[in-house]
Amino acid sequence: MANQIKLIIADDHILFIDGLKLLLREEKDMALINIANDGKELLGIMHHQLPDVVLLDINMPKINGLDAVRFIKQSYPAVMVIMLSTYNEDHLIEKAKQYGANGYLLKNSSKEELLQTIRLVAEGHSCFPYRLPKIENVFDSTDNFLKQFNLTKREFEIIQLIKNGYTNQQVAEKLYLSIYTVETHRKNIMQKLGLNTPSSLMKFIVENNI
Amino acid sequence: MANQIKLIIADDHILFIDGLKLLLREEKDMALINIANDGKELLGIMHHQLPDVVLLDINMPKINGLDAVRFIKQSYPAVMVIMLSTYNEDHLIEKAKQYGANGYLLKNSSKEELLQTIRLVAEGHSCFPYRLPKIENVFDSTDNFLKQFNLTKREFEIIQLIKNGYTNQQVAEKLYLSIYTVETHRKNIMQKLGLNTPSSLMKFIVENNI
DNA sequence: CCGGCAATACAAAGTAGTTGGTATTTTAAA
DNA sequence: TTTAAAATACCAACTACTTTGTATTGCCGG
Repeated sequence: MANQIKLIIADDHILFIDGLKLLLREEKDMALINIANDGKELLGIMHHQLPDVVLLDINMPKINGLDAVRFIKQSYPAVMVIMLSTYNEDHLIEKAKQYGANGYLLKNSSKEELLQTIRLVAEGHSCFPYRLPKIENVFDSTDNFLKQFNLTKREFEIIQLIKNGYTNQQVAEKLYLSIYTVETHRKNIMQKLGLNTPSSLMKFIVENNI
Repeated sequence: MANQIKLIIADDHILFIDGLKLLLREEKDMALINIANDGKELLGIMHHQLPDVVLLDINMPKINGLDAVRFIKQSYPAVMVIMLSTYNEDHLIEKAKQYGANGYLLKNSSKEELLQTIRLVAEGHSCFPYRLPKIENVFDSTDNFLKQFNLTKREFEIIQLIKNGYTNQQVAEKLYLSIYTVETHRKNIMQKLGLNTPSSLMKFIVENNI
């Protein structure tokens, strides 16, 4: 077929790819032309073989999905990119958009959603999970998280800064607080999360995609 | 067919399940009899429908895979359970074994490995990722990582312990080293990775799935 | 209108890790 | 076999964070 949608998948889960392969084989308007197991491999392939659409796992070894999409969009702006992710999180979706992705698909979407997203994006549309107007819902997506651990907004705010590598002193300056206040907040955070070292806090933050 | 292997899959990634569905449809000796999107759902299903083998994602909402396998093995010891996981980590594999799982399969295994594991386990065998006597091959899978940052084996070993929350003192005890030595190693690690705080190291470790 | 939570602030003693050195021994590669 | 890298060890000054306290203010819901 002349106008098949040429696809490349980049994902480090071979089983997942095996599944997608079969799934796509049934679609006559799509052709899976190559497969990469990490970001580096993907860029290598794209060096000599360009698809219409890339399905790009966010979480990959070597070069992660976000870095990859940024590079791809710089080098091959015509190639459409759909991010695949386990996480339905604003900041990831935002980053994906910012780096030029054309779509964002949760791994627990259905086959139909996947196919529709591919077709839409191949036609030049964007396709992202729908999110309410933004400003006041910064905490919406994390509401569960907050409730789960009884963290307050302020505490959560401070966690964000810690995640970005701010020291207590820097957090204090950023938020116009005394460093003592930050220490108190941090103390309460650690207690609520049942943690005991700065590193374990960071581990918790990263592992839970806070 | 009389002696088909009856399967239930529990995984919160619908896409992944969709793939597995197709993949299993081609195997005449297997029958996928039901699907669950989380551990709770799985237990609900098993209340009235027992499979021969359960494919059980470790990482699921509501009731996670490890808790689920423990419960299943208590209530239905005859049902064989294969854990599915992204992570090739000793402690997870150990826990899976401990809770009674009959197999452990990485999500980046191939279709063939999956099918073989299912068949082996259905026949009553166990099937876990093969690990050499431990000490000398811990580094095989991470060779690339080591090279990328010029980390030595010892440094990498120490990173592993740091990841598990060991303090310098504890690392020293575990490896029969002076704490000074550990500090030196750590110093070198930080330098090689271009990091400057314990937290940033932990972030790096977790984000890169070290 | 009051009781509790959130947010703020302070302080001293203690622990963990960093920094910037130096230095010896073991091991692997050329 | 010699040479470089790796692994080991030490030290002192320093920074960051924790711990265990106390305490004040403002706000919101019952």
